[in-house]
Amino acid sequence: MRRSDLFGETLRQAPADAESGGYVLLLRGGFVQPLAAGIFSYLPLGWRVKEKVERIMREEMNAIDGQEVQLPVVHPAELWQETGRWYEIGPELARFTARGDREMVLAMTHEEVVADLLRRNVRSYRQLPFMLYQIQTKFRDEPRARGGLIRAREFTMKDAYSAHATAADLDRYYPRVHDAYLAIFRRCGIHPLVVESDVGMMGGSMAHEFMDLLPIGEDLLVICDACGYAANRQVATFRKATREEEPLPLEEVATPGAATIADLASFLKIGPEQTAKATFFMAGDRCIFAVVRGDMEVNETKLSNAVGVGELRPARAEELTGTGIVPGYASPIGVTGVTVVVDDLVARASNLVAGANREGYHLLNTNAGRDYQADLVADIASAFEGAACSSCGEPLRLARGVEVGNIFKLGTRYTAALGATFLDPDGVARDIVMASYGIGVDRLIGCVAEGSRDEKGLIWPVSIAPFQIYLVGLDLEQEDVREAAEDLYRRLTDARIEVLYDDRAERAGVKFNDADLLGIPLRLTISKRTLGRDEVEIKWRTESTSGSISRSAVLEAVRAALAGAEGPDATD
RNA sequence: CGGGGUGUAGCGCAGCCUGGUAGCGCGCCUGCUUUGGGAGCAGGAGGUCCCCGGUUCGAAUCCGGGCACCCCGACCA
Repeated sequence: MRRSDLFGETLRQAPADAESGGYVLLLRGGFVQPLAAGIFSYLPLGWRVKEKVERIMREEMNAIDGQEVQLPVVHPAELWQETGRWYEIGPELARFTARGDREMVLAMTHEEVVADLLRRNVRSYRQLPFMLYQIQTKFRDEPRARGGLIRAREFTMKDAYSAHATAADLDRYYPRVHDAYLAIFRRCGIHPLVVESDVGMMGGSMAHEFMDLLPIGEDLLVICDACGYAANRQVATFRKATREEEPLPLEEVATPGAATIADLASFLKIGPEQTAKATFFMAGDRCIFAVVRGDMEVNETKLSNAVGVGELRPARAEELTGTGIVPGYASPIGVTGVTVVVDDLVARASNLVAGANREGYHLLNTNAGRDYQADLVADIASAFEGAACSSCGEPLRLARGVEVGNIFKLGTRYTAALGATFLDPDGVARDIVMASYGIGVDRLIGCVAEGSRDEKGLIWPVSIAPFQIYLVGLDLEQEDVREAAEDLYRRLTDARIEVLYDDRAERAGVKFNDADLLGIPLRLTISKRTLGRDEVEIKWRTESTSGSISRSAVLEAVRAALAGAEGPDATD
């Protein structure tokens, strides 16, 4: 490709509305361009990167016996009504009315369509197992897109779905996908951490997320460096210790103005761990009263899983009228009409300070079980920096991560809903066991851009770079130099090496800076100076110095260099 | 959805407070000079000042409403 023909221009100044470093460089380099919030066009350079990522995905999915398919983007509403997600999922699911008042959805994921394929096509256990995958557009009407490709509304996902006769068979297959995913990420130059995760709207029994550890990540991860435990904070457990003491008598004390745990603790000169914190949520029109120890935070994911509701939101003050709750001075004592959920630690703890449900007063020595009854005792507290690992007791660490992939054991949630059954060897009809696996293609590219760059620009790994070589031609107005540059371009192209040949009438600095900005791994320079020595200058994007090779040996040297860099761990 | 911010040339911005012929830098086009890390000079093209309404002799500027985009939060496979 000649640079003079390439569509898309590089920008010296980034558009003002881009914030993250990797995204700025993708914009400046002309890889992608936003059309609307979270909706992007891929320009030729970006498309080449994406195409290479997808090729790697196809190779790895085919290697674990995946069969590529292409499923529709537009689905009839009925299918989503059958599984119930039409009703469960909010405005994130884009709906529209087609001709003849037919309600349709834009696919945000494809479990429904796959389960439908299964019910139409699978009859016997002899047809199982198998795995289907596709690389295709999804639309999720996110309330707020951000971070460029990291969180888009329209995006490309490689999604895969496996079908099994038994849960045990899925258990055998699941690790193969796990390993294939790690291979994909490694070949693309990132090394995500696998963490346990919440099943969220997908349902099912078990889920893992592949998290690229980047500061711009929106997920908080809980990591134990000692034993390797790693989980999304939404589900992370930790060891909770408490001293059990003899219960002391309840006592009301005046605590004027102490409406927060911090104020209360300093007023009473006690630690926050000697208090109980009350937080209120609404699940539909049901009020949930959550109690955790004062030094901890309620984990909404854990809480909603414990209560068994899909959606929770903080309660507003007016929704608490009539319950007896006095915000700032609340405890479950004397409260009515709410579901009281108590963290397992609070249930075991003794003599905590809690609200008196009276403005300006608290109660000393409250004890769950004696002074109030929990409707539910569960782990509903968020793990925090320094908390003790539930497996080994060592301190946990928090880190930020971007979810580049996930794998879910769905079980029979979708197949049962749609009646996708098969006959087992005994002639008994059973629901097909299903799992789904996803990787966000754009997000993966966004992560590579974010994590692999310097002050001059992007640094693509050879495996997914838009071109392997950036050929800088200088002094091209000089006939012999131009001929030599054209000749080198032709030889590289004939050798099927991907070259972006900068044949523009620009100054050297412009070309060098563009080569750096675009992040192409290997740079070759030919000029009257190098031609005089019958040489070509060669420089890696990652190196600060260049070398020289004789013109006749260029092809071989480039081939060898690229082959060396193509190895699976080339970017380590 | 709550809070904050921004919409003026392809990109970055000034002008708005105090209403009166729409500007600067980069980029783009032409010419000359220059030529190994984002050149210089000269000339030039390019604008529904986000949209609708109002006030006014006159609105980029003041007022009202809307929309879009960005940031923090809520939300999120």
